[in-house]
Amino acid sequence: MAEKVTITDVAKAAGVSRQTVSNTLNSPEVVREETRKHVLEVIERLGYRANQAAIQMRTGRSRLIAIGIEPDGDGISGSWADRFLHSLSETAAQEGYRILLYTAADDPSEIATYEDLLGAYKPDAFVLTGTHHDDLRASWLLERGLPFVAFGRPWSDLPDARHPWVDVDGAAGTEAATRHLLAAGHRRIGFIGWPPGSGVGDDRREGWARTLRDQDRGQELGGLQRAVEDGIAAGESAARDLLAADPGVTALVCASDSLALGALQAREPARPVAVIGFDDTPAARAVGLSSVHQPLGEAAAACVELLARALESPDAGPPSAHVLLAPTLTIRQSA
Amino acid sequence: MAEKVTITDVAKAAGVSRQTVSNTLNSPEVVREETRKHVLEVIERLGYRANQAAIQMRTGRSRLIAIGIEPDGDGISGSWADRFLHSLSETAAQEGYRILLYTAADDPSEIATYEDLLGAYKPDAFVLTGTHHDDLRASWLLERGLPFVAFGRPWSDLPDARHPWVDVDGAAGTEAATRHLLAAGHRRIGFIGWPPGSGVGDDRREGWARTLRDQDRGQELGGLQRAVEDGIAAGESAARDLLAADPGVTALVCASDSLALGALQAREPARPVAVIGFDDTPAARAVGLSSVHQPLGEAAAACVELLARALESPDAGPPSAHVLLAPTLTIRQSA
DNA sequence: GTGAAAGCGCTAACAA
DNA sequence: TTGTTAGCGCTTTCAC
Repeated sequence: MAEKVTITDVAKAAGVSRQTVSNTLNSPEVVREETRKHVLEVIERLGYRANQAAIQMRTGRSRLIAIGIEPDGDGISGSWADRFLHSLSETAAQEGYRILLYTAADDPSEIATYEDLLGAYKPDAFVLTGTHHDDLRASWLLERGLPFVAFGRPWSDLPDARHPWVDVDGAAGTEAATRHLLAAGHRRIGFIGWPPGSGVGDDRREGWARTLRDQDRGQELGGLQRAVEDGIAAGESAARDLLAADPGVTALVCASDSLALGALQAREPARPVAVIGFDDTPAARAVGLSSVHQPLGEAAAACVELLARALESPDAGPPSAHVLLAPTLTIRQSA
Repeated sequence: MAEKVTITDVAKAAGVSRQTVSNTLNSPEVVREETRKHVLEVIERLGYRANQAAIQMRTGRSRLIAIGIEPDGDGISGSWADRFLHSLSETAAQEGYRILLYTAADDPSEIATYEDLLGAYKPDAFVLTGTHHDDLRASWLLERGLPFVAFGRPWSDLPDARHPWVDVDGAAGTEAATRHLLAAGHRRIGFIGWPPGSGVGDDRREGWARTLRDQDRGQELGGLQRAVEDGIAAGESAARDLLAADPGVTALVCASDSLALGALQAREPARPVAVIGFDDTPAARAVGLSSVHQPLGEAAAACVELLARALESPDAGPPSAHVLLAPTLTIRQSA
């Protein structure tokens, strides 16, 4: 097993040439059924595994997918990497790929890492997370025609920013949250989100806004929302402010669980307020906070699938396929 | 950059043989200072990176460290992988290694993955997480003399279970928590943990127990503790039960944040009870739960260091070095 | 201190 | 359909 058995050993044991063994594995259709079966049997018996380094030298393909992992911010909204990585790794393995991990603090250092990786391990593709406006990484990869998929939409609409991506429909999530609250009888529903311009945040706000507009065309949304940096403390003061300014508000939709956790603390005993967060983090589960749940497992699987497809047929048209997944609403005590 | 530049290109550009380039990189002391500098300069200028696959073919070393990632349980106590992986990846990169990810549901399938990996990518070493009694993985690796480090002590005292490991001193953590509570004036301090036999859980209980014994030699600890499976609900009912059974209890130390979160909910307005959890998860931060904080970054760094040292000198004695890190106490509102 | 030759395990071309 | 040859980029002898 650990005592490396090479293709030559298999060939010898099976009484065929090395080539036939290779063909059995890589172009089965070219080998006679009988021979193929026999070779496969010997491979199994000997526990043969093709040496990836040798394959890479010959074919240039490493069957490695590289992904960067960032340090999470406050640790509350940031702990999605876990589930994503697990699923990514699992799906990749099914497709015959392995995941190579790297860290980078910002775009430039991530690009430097690409150069390193490309020179040494030559990953077949990259997975980008946390895409943002003017993403240097995407343009760098695009320029060089390197295969990659982004988890997150390309927020800049550069004409050449066409690449495969997978994302969760944030607007659909906040829309579902808002609809749920409307159905529960709430009429004035506030929104606590991030300052405009962040892509992800704007998207989440939009789902709330369009649902209210849809419900009551004349409704003035300005006073119903607050925009602050992410964080529990910020969420709390924003919620306090909003609730004080509009006594009619009975429910809040938030752009993150951090903000929602803060909103929860802003409530007064005399005035129950329903709160729904976003991300369905462990913290939300812990305190009974309703939250929009992102299908991270599916997202990761979609990333791998897109990549695998692109890698199988490198020539097949513009690789700009994308997948937009719908989040689900997890209802707990808070709403 | 992406246009592969090989050692031959460097040799040509520098006007030396490929050999000299290789030596400059791998045995600098054997190359004349002047030549070395010149070659290094050319390498820099050309952006040369040694092809890892070729190196691996020749030397058998992949500079890859493999680590398994498990799906987390309730997601509260389980989300430490994030921080650990980040640090692992970062430290590894500094030492010239990269992290290869894999998933496995249980010991046997993890072992099957080892065989796969060893056959194909040939990682230089493995990092084991979640070690437990009778760990099949450790014995399998040990048997074959494959380098690995465990994050977690070898809980079985098999005579040959000697391998490098890194762990966090759970007992020291609960001891610190208990001492903190004693210093705050608490006298009857309860403990909510897991059923005996889990290694990690026993260790955490011991820190609490020895501190109380130390404080008050005659104290009967039996009634002050409860053992349940991990989870918020279990923690809540255990705490309720314990508090009802002993009206003198004013503080609780818990073996996990999940249990502590439950204990928090078991409190009655009329009876304030201090609670301290374990793991310092995002959820703890979110609700203001004091908790024992594990230095995961350092732990990961220690793993890499141990591995790197073992890999540099494969012959240097029994590779049974270990590192036991002290956790810290993060105090918040709950205690 | 530097160069030449060999070969790691594999597969793409070609020949049989 | 199967076998033979060559060579991917690197390091490790061993001459020089």
